[in-house]
Amino acid sequence: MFHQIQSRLQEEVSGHIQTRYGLDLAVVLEEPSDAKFGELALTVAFALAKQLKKAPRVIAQELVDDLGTLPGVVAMEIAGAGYINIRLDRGAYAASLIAPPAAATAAAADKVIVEHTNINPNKAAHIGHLRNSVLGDTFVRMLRASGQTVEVQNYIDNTGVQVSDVVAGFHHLEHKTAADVTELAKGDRFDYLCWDLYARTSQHFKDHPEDEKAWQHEALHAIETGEGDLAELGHVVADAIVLCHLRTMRRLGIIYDVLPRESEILHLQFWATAFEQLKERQAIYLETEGNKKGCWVMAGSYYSDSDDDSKVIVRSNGIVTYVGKDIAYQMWKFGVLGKDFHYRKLLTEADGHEVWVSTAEPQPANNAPKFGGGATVYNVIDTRQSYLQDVVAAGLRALGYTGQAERSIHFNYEMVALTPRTCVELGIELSDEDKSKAHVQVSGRKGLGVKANDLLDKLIEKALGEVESRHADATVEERRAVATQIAIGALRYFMLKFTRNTVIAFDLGEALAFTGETGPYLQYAAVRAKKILHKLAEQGDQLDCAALTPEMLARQLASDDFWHLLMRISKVDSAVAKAVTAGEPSHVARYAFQLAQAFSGFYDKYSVKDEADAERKQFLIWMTGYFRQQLERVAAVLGIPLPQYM
RNA sequence: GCGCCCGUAGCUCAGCUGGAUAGAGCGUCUGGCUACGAACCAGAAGGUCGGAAGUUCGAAUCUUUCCGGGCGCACCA
Repeated sequence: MFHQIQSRLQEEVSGHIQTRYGLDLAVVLEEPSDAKFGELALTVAFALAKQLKKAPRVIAQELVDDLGTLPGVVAMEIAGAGYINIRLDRGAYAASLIAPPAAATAAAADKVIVEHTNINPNKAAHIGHLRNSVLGDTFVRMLRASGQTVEVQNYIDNTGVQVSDVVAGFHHLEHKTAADVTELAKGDRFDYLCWDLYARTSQHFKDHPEDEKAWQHEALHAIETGEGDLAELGHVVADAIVLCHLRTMRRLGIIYDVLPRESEILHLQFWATAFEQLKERQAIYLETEGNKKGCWVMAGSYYSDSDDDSKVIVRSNGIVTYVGKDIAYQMWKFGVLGKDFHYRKLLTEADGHEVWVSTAEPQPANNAPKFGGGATVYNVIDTRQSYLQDVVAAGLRALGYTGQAERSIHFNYEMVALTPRTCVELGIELSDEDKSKAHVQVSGRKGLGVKANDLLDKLIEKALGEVESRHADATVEERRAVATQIAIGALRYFMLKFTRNTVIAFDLGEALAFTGETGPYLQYAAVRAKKILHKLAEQGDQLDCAALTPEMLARQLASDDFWHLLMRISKVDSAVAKAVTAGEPSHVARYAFQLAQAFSGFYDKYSVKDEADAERKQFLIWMTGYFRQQLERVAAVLGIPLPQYM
């Protein structure tokens, strides 16, 4: 509602300036730093002053006089050097919240594709992966809450070196066959087993460098041709680990629509098709001299300022690089490749949501949805891969798909590192150099890191202790369910509270916190609001909707305290919209915390149940219900579940 | 060497396209539970926004430069 008023006023003022002064200015209606200045403020007088060569205050006065009375606005005041502060009609505003005009928000026709998670299927997920998935999933929720149609993709690199290293490890170090590993994969901690094996294999390569190339070549070749026991081993490992990852993410409420796999990109010759287009449009050329002789390369001018750099797309041995495959995949996402995968239903989530996976062979009619063909594509990938993402976008541009290149958005974020203190707590040995650093990088090769499942288990265990101390009477299952919700809330909020370009120095103590700016703080506020409503219902106090007249609301909202609270509560849509524009999920998290803070203050200051004044009591009941409703909405956008009690 | 990011309170971080006295959380110190359950609330202390110069009505925010940190710059993914 606030959002609508803001944009409506923005248009009116902007239109007025257009007709009155003939100037096309970007009018900004900002929210004043201090609530005493009103609800909205205009600073255009400053910008106009420059162009019209008049004092800002004089222009502000002109604007106020000309604009006259605007609907929903009770006052426009000139303040400071030339600010125009706008005060809204409190009663009318509140009334509009109760009966919002039916805004027909037709779902957007254009599809937005968000690709996230993308974990190499060779070991357990760690906290770095968690940041990717939580950011991606929350952004998806934000887009959907804003009425966008979104498709969630989780790309599976099931044919890469990372998988082949684990295959080599099983084969050479463990002497296991595909059949043996199939048995092992039935265990519920197969991803942990592979985590250790991957670290051991990496260590073996360090100690015996001569084995590295040979083993990798052998395994990669087998996987690529799809023949023999090693190829089978690769399938078993990747498929089983993908299911482990899906299970891990499901614990956090993260699910996907489709899993496009690299094996299908290879077998369906996506690359060959893309290669033809790239050659035909001369986006790449065959290098005839220098150290890249025999390679198909893309000129550096496509993706950077310098011309002397070029990027190898096809190696001199004829094998395409990762970037090449990614260009083909990106083309498919936009529907400009001219090819599609076949699909098979992988599984159905508890809520009935179907998850599909790509296949090379045509499937019998299975009603697979139409995937790909997005209008905008967000790739959630950490910032270290910016260079490669630039090359992918450059590939589209070189092919003439300039619009698609512009709508290829690298949703980048900084890495998650560990504080030295946390490494010590986890028993990870550090070099003297690492000990002096602010943070230490997670390394899958070294087996260094915090596994996602371990962290969540630790959080549940800790939450369980808190729940048990407060609700000894509840059943074990119930306490566990509540503790799990608290743990999820804590974890998701922790991953979201930082802006994307902040390196998270992961500290176990901070991540385990349930007080202060945390998910549980938000959950607690929502639980308390619900509790009030329960108590009222018990003693027969109901909200009388007929009592909530604009006049009654205006009387109650004459209190600045109530009015400021109401402003805060009513800005969920505004906060989400702004966060989508900024591409910053942390903004939603911050708003949610502020909303919870507002409620905690309200809770402490006013006693709804014992309010003596009948009208005020009705008003407080309404405020409490509205608080709860908005807390629920914003928690859902953040993917934070709300427990029954805490 | 080139490119990108960061440097704000003791610690961890916000600060929207430059806007009105720079904000949170944690930690520290004072208070507040015969309760709509304190996983909470009220209050206090704590900052030359890395340094310098510039742009302008106005700079934590933009420009330049220096200092200090991180990450990229493969015929790996």
